[in-house]
Amino acid sequence: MRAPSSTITAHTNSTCRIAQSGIHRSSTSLPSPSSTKLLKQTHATLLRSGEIHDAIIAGKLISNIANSHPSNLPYALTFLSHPTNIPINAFAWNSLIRGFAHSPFPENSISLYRRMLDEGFFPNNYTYPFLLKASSYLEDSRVGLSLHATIIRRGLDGMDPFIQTSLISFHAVLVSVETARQLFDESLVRDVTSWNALIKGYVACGQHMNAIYMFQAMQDCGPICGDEITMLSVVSACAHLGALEMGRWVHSYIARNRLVLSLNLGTALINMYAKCGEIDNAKALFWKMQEKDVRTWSVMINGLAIHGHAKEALVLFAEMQRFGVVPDSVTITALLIACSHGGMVERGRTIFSRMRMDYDIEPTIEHYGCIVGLLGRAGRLDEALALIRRSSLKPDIVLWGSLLVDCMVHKNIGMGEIVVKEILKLDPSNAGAHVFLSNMYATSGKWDVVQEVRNFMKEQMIHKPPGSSLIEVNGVVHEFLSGDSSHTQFDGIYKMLDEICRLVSLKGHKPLVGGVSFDINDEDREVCLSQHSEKLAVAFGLISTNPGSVIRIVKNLRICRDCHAVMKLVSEAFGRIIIVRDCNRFHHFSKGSCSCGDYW
DNA sequence: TTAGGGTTAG
Repeated sequence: MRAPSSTITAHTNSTCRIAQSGIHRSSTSLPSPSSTKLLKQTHATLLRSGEIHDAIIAGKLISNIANSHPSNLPYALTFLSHPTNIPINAFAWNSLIRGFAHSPFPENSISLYRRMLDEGFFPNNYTYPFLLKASSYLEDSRVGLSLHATIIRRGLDGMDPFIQTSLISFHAVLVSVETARQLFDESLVRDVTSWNALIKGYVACGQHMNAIYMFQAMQDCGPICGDEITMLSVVSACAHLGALEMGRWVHSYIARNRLVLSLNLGTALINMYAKCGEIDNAKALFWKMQEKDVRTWSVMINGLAIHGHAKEALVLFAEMQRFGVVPDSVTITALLIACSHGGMVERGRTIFSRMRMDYDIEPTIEHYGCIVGLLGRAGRLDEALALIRRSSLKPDIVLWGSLLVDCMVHKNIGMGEIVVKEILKLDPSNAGAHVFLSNMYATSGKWDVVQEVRNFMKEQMIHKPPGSSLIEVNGVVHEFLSGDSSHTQFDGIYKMLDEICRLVSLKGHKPLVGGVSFDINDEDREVCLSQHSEKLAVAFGLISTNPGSVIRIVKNLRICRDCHAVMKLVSEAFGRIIIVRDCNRFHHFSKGSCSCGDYW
């Protein structure tokens, strides 16, 4: 029987199928045999038959070995130093470079490329995409930039769509998305893959709005329809922005264009609905999915966790295990987040302390972050600090920063000082640490030291990152910064803000100035507080959406106590549901209360 | 005979 392909397979009777079946070298290929034993049998057969001296057949064998499994790469490399006269051509070199690019040792792709040049072979248009991918995996922009220079020198830039897309992808992720955009604009062929590389680049560097603009531009530019990969990036951008209307539109685009709702895309959509505050939609889609992998379950558990549905998250985790799905590091993170927001301190501690034993998962800095957050939020700061000290992992700035916030919330000045020292060791110009110091000295009346800290910050140009809130109205995402007056509807927003202040004051609300930055007097503090970005966003939401509709806001920092109290009162006074996603979790404000139960 | 684009987490 004639085999449908010329992929090299071995038979136990030591007869090579290629030879036996008279298959031509140019036939199309079957999936590669992954079994090392089979590959070795084929190798032996080809040696016996002498066909190994055919460069094309030898190349196929090397390619199959190099791309079967990373553990076979040393075996594939032996062909470069084989004592018998096995011919090696550019195809074989490319196959080896490709194999290493996708392995845990991408640096070997680069050394192979150098060796290829040293041995007098010419890289071709297949070689560079593999090398650029290796340099992306290596996260070493110098390697990729040097390759880019070579590509230009050899006149290959702009000539080959594969090289061009590889360059766009490399620049977008490792150098600058602006350069990637320039390369994209200059490219002669723009297909769905090059659009995808750029859109993904915008997502990777956090420019989610630009990712969506590029997707819209892709629609406007012609007949190219987004595919599953496009949608993964676009849906992820919507999730980051909390842009529900756009996310819904993208979901319908997927259906309209009959794109398969794959496991990955379904998972991305569940995440999008959860991150946009639509946890019920996320759940509905989750249970509708025929196939679910560990990511699907993790995304759903995390969604429940950030909405404060801690018990449901733990129940779902148990369900996941009943389905035989093995949890990974991200699943455990989601569980710890659930415990943290649900105030389930002991449960969280138990999961954390047993994760190695129960699930064979080594705690990472992310897990420590969760557990420190869990303890810190519950006011158990000493335990949190002791845990960090006991850890064999080096605490990073995020971990210390999280503890510092809890020191401020729980007014533990002594520990705050310790934490600040640790932060300044890692980042001498950390804004949060300096602000803490200044506030701390101000509280104890040491104004001369306060002035020193302020001067230092001015000299060093250290600024706190501004609070920012996003709100989507009629499919357009509007961003507000604290004290922002740049919006076109500035007058209306500030009038509504005054009205909010008047109404909440009638309800007996007193501005909670504790969390406000220094450098301003008390009256200004109140003004500053009233212009926090989420308040501007809610004022804009109130004047630009229909009465009774839900207002959704995404904030980049943790919501402050004053804004939290005001949101509760606004939800009651204006009869609105207000959903705020801060950097940690969701707050659903309705009829004067919040879903977090004032624990966040 | 090989090739470019991929969703989740403190």
